[in-house]
Amino acid sequence: MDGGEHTQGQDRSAGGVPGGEPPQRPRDARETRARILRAAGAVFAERGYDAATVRYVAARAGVNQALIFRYFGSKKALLTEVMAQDGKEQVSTTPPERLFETALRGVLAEGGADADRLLAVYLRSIGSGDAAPETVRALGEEYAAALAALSEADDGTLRAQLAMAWLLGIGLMRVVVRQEPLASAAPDAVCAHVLTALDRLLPMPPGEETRAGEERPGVRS
Amino acid sequence: MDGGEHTQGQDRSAGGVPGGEPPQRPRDARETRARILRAAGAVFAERGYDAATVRYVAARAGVNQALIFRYFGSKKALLTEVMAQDGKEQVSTTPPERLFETALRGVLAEGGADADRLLAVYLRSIGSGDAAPETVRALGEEYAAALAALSEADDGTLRAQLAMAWLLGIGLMRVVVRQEPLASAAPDAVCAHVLTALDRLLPMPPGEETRAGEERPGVRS
DNA sequence: CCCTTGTGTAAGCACACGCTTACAACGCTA
DNA sequence: TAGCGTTGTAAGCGTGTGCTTACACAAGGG
Repeated sequence: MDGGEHTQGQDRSAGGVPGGEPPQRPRDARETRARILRAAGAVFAERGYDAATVRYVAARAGVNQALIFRYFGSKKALLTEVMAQDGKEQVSTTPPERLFETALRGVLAEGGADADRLLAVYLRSIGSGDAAPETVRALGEEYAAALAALSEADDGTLRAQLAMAWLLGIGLMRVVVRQEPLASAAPDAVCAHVLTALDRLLPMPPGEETRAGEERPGVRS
Repeated sequence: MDGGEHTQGQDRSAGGVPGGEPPQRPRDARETRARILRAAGAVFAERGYDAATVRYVAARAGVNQALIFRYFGSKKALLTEVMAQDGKEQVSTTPPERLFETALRGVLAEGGADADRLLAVYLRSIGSGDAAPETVRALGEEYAAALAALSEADDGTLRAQLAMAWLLGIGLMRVVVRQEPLASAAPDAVCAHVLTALDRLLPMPPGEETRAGEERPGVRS
């Protein structure tokens, strides 16, 4: 986009592509599809929708670029499929009263090739004026709805979305803006502050939530 | 970006470009520069750094594209200049204890061709992996530093950045994700919730801050 | 053996992007 | 009026992008 330097990057076994899995079983359509999906998930999470190029996803998957269009039709459809794949899993598995903290910890844990990958896709794709918001908004609604159910207030959804917004902002600050000291602050410290402030917004049934300053060892991924 | 439909858009008096000011005084370098700067500010605020094209800024300013490069050198430099122009003004003019609420209200007020334009640039440019974060981070640091001065806690900067993060997230949710009901919630309602939650994070000298539910009529821009 | 069908590949199309270049029009001073 | 620097313009360069096309193999059945 800048008309500058760029490594060309051939499709298969290209130079400079990290994590390109070697093509094992030849001519296995299901495996190929799955590999593309895996690679796409990782790349979308790392770069966001706009900056993730189809060519790079293909290279990362060790697959020809055209296959992506054969199997998924378009880049946008790929995104949709990625989000549908591991989508909603965390939301529906973790109990609502732990949802927020779990998501917060997911955002705070870095590296994150894990379950928080979905959230990373969300974070990084938000700026994309093109397709991402539309496709990606559903996830946000899922989270907010689950969170809203916790509060008896009639503006529960608003409160939940405000909490989500904070999550979002913190993730953005850490992951893409990398502003210090937030970027390298200890997850527990951040978590404590946020939870303290938030239990005025999302009052939880007493005893259910984690106390603010309390340590929760080994929750990361 | 999508390889699809697009209106061509000639440089001068092009069709379909909103707000293109007519070229009045011919051959006035200062005016031309100023017009480019104005247009660039608006376009960056509306679309973010990546999505804002030099061609569009030129059309919007009613100016030939090449002039942008003559006067500013590069798109990135244009961004820098835009942020330097009306930059830091709000931060340095408004007193620290009102900074957060003012910024919040700026984010909550929509349309925003006003002073909150700077913040809009920040919001929309964050996803850009290219130049924006680097150039744009300075603004965030400015805000955070001013906010941090309010708190006596040793992690005042962390707290301030968390507050900033919330601002960011709320703006993103409203402006780009447009998630309901947050997107069309009343500024006062949002403000009340946020301020209530936040005075656990950023304890202000008593009497200085605005009480949470209190109405503050006519603060918008 | 060919022919079909499913899978993978190389090359390219159309176009938008940031940026550059060659040149025309203006306004000033000599 | 000629010369000259300043301001504006049209055209295009190189590259990256999403997506398409024409083709090469492998397998399996007639």
